Amino acid sequence: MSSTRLSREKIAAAALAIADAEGFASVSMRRVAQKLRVGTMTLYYYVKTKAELIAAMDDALMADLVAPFLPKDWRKALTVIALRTREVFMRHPWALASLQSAPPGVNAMRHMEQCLQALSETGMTARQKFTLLALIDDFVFGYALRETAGDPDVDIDLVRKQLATGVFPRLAETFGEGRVPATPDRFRLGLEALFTSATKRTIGRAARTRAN
Amino acid sequence: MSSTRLSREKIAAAALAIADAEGFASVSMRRVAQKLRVGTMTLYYYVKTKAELIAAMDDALMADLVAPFLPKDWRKALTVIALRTREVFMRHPWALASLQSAPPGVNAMRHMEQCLQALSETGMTARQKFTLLALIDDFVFGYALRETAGDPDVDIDLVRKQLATGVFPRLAETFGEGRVPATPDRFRLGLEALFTSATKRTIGRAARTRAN
DNA sequence: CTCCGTTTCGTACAATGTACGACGACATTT
DNA sequence: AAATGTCGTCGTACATTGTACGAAACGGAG
Repeated sequence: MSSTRLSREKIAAAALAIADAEGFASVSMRRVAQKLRVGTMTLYYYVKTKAELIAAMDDALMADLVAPFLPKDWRKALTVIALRTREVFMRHPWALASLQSAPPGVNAMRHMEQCLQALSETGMTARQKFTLLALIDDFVFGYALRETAGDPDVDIDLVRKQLATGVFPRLAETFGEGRVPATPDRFRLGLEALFTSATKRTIGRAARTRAN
Repeated sequence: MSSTRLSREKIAAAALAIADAEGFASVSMRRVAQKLRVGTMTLYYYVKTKAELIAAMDDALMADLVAPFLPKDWRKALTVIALRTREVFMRHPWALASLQSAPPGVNAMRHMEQCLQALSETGMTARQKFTLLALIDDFVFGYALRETAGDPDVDIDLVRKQLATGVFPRLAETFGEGRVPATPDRFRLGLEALFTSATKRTIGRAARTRAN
């Protein structure tokens, strides 16, 4: 695995392996260097700072966002990509947080390119395409973020205590009695909502153009 | 500011003040303790771990999500809340990342309660309400996350280099020539899309119910 | 051999979270 | 009054982290 020379990519891969195997928190410079059988400070020849390493990890992950094949229907195509995206980021929740300090890399660009490709046959404006894609990524990332948030350790006692105070009548009504109102696959619903609204905008514009 | 006894809330407030004034990175136990004129380890009497402090900060922030007054129209009401949410999280981007390790607190519950209140006059099922609210928060949080991501320091040279390789024809087409395809207020568009799709679902169900 | 760029890495340091246990203040019991 | 206990405070110590600095090893060109 570490035969030829070092490189930023190989370092990122090693770090990624550690994150998967031992958790993101155990990704330290020393640990990565150890895994690569290299002095700690050697890493700093390829990477200016740890933040840069993490950015590289993020971008490495994003390689998995691009799908090998795309359905012709743009809705189906974007759905495929969105499902992949969700999958990737729910398996690596730390990548969401890291995004904030990681500028877009090559694989993020590949992702965008593929999304644009999926929309190439539609009659959308460049701006319309970017709007739709931004909306979808907003939704997908947000979904992954919230879905991987504090769920493991909700303070059930705290919640019960608060519900008992009567300050949350509507919450208590639907939570206290019966089942948790979990929604089956709101993910698809969200995507569909964005699709149809974008479609409406597109044909709206087309009609206006035709009218001139 | 620190007259009476200490409390988890007062500690969270102090930490929040530091985060606002000096950046989230400078929120250390020692720094917070110093601001409160207290020994560092004193904090640990009120807070089991730093993660818990951050969770408290997150929840303190969420107090600002609840609006003082709500329009009667549920669409307008949810829009008001969503705008507040966006505002809060774009002013405190670290809170998004912290969400992942912060279980929902009292103010998160207040937020949910208010959202449910906004939907109380609609004919929606409990499940429909929760679906819509989850979708909206997904979108809003995702929007804030991506909007506060790596933008400050895009490696413009890296991007140009890559675009020049010709591997990104569609990206190059819309980015290289002319203006950056920034979309004006996709935020509203996203909200509207989710609103109308939820409306359609609601009246769909109502019709089906009536038919029986 | 000398020289110089590239690549490797050992040492050292400052900062962090927090485990541990001591210390005082105050209330309650004897 | 004395003893006991709970509550709150905090100093010290330690392991772990990112990384600045500069020294070595290496390899090709002259």
